[in-house]
Amino acid sequence: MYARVIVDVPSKQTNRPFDYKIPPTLKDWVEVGSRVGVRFGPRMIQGFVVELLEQSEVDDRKLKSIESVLELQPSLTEELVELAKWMSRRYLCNEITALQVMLPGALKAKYEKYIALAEDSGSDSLTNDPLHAKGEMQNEIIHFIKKKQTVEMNELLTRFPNASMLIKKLIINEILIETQNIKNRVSTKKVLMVYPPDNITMLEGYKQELSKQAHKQLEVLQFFIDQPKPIQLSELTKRLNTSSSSIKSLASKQWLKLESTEIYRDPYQKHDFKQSYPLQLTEEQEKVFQTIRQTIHAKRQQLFLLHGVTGSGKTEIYLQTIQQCIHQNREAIVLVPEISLTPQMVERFKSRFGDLVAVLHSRLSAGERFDEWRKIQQKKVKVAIGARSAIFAPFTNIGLIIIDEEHETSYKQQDNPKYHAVEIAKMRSKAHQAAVILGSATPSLETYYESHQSTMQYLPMPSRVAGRAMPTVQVVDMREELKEGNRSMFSRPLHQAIEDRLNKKEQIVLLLNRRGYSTFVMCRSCGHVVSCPHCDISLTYHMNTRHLRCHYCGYAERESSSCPSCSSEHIRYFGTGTQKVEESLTSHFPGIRVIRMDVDTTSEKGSHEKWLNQFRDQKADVLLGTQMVAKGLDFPKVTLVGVIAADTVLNLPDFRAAEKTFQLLTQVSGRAGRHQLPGEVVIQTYNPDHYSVISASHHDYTSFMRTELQSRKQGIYPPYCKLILITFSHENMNLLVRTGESFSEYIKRQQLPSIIDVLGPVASPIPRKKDRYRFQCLIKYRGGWETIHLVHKAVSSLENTVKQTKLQVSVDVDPQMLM
DNA sequence: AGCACGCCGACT
DNA sequence: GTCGGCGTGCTC
Repeated sequence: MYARVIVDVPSKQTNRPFDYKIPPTLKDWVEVGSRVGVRFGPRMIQGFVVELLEQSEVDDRKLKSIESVLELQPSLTEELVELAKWMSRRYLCNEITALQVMLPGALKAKYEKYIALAEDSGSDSLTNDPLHAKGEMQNEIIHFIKKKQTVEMNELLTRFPNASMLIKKLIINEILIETQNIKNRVSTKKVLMVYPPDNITMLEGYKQELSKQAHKQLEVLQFFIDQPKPIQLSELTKRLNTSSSSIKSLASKQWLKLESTEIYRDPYQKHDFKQSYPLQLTEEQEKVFQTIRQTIHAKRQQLFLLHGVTGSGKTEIYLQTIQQCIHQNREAIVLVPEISLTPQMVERFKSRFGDLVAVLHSRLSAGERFDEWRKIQQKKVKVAIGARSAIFAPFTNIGLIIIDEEHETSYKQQDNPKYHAVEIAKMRSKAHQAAVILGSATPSLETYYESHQSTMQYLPMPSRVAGRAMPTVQVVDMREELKEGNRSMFSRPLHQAIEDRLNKKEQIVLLLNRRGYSTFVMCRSCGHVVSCPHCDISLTYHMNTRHLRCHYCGYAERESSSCPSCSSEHIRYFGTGTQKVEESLTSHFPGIRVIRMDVDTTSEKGSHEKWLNQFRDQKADVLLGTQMVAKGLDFPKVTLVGVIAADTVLNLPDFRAAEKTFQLLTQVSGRAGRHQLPGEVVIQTYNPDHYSVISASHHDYTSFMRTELQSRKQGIYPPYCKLILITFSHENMNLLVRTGESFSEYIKRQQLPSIIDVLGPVASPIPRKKDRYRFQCLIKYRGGWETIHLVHKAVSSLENTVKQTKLQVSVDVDPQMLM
């Protein structure tokens, strides 16, 4: 038997299967989806079995054997292996990259090289010439290794930085031996468990046999008489306040069993989830629920767009449809944007389905995530809830895939493979005959369009549960405010509203889409703007650290009191960041308690949760933050939502700017008045007449869509065409432009009927990042594989340039952002 | 991606 | 003459 293996070498030349023999001893273990260790050239690396063969086309003498199988159970299913192959063609990435993204990071192999002394090399091979520098070095190295038995190659090289050639030679001369192994980053966790005897009644007898002084042992036996269940050793000693020695002595008498057992690291171990039960559905919900229920029961592949306004009870629909799925003994995947994967959200699922839920998100440690993933793989759970990559949960019998906040850009992965979770969901639902629910209060234009053009079923839920009113929205023209002499960042209506809530002891959410203190620093004498030396972007001032920071590459420099260009002292900070708003709040409203949430305050593990809990417990009056406060939060006391500047998104150089603005405004407005108290929203803007702002203020999705669709049709943008964005980057601008031109020419020359337009090359919206200039081409086409294949060919034709000049080419199929 | 092989310039 | 630079090509 033979196996085709995709090896862990992400490059163009190795992006194909390699055949290996399956040794008889491994025959029963090697399956499609197995992770295996193989020799590849001189190295030992890992790979994935993608096919089993009776006969290989490669000459048998050239074939090596699989060395080892890394897991008892294949890491991937056949379905996922097929999907990876499809992804590599669709998103133009290496197949190995697609395979890797399906697994938790813990299973990414870490390769370690170890150096040891050859057994027969003894000290006689040492040079006896102490004056000879090389001999001296060699002696030192050999002594060093001798002391440690084996040394990691990296450690050796750090210890002897100039000796790499020498070490190489010693290996060739067989004085040193080099071994390489594939190591998992994380292993399964094992703990000692204490088991009562199979026959519990024996315990009473043992009690009599115990010597009178053995109080602790007696207690332990009594413990198991009371509750004859296995328990962790550490837990037992803690509960009975005893040492492990008493338990060990009981174990040595064979009265109790002590065994090492694999356990799951459970990040939610300490939480107690109260069991919750299905809520009574409203008439509107019931109708939607029944439609989806029927599909699940019919085991039919079907897409749904669940368009429910904020507060219409989408989550309850999710929970009850999942319940249907579980009844059928099928599995469900729930995707939630990373930032709304809050403890609140997790709790709703855990309290309904208890231990049947695995949660996957980036805040877990590698070990925790691995264990959650393993629960899925080993069929211990029925529901996987997580961010984007949870779409690859290795279930084998999926009945339902739910994608909440379907319009979120975070469902598109920014680096390779640049997949979109919604598209993957469609592929998987086809393979499993599963239902897909795309849920949103503000569906993306593409999805909305699709629901009217294709077999996707449109399920509207236009009213809030319990008849709660939508919040009232007031749009404030900031130009008018300025005219009337209000130079503060709070308009009079917002100022008044904040004051009002403070008096009433109600809570406020403020949204500002920009972190830091100010957006740019400019000299008023010469107009010099302080910008990043590595990227073409102005630096942002961060008050707390008194630094200017680049939000693209992380570069930071100290603040300065004079202009670096003309030395004038008239240097000023412009624009508004979250830090500045916080400062301004405290000075306008003395005694106000503010929680600021942005990347700067939530980078620490668990801090996100901490801040939200504090806000929920009303330890603060205001929650001020970037996008992350717009999503999914649900606090009963919040009655005012303020948007400091609606224009920040609107002014982005992207054809989706209006859509994103509408979505953000609608989402954040939904945070107000979700419970008994009525909500109010104040939107401050310099573009009060823009249709995205007006439609959002009227909660009028349909009219926004109509206008926006019209404008997309006119400019020919999605959904009226498909896009591929190709970005080139290099330190040398000349080379960049030349390559871009020739690429664009290559595409145009083919005159494919499916290509509508080839734009560019032009400088990217971020023209330089980390010292590399960036140019991009945008291809508008009618869909289908033809254009993707052509782009693939065109990129391949640049391969030589790429290799010789380190030019970087990135291809983004269906880009979500043109940056 | 690594790593070996192989072909040229600066040194013992 | 040889050491060591990095261009070229291969990995089942």
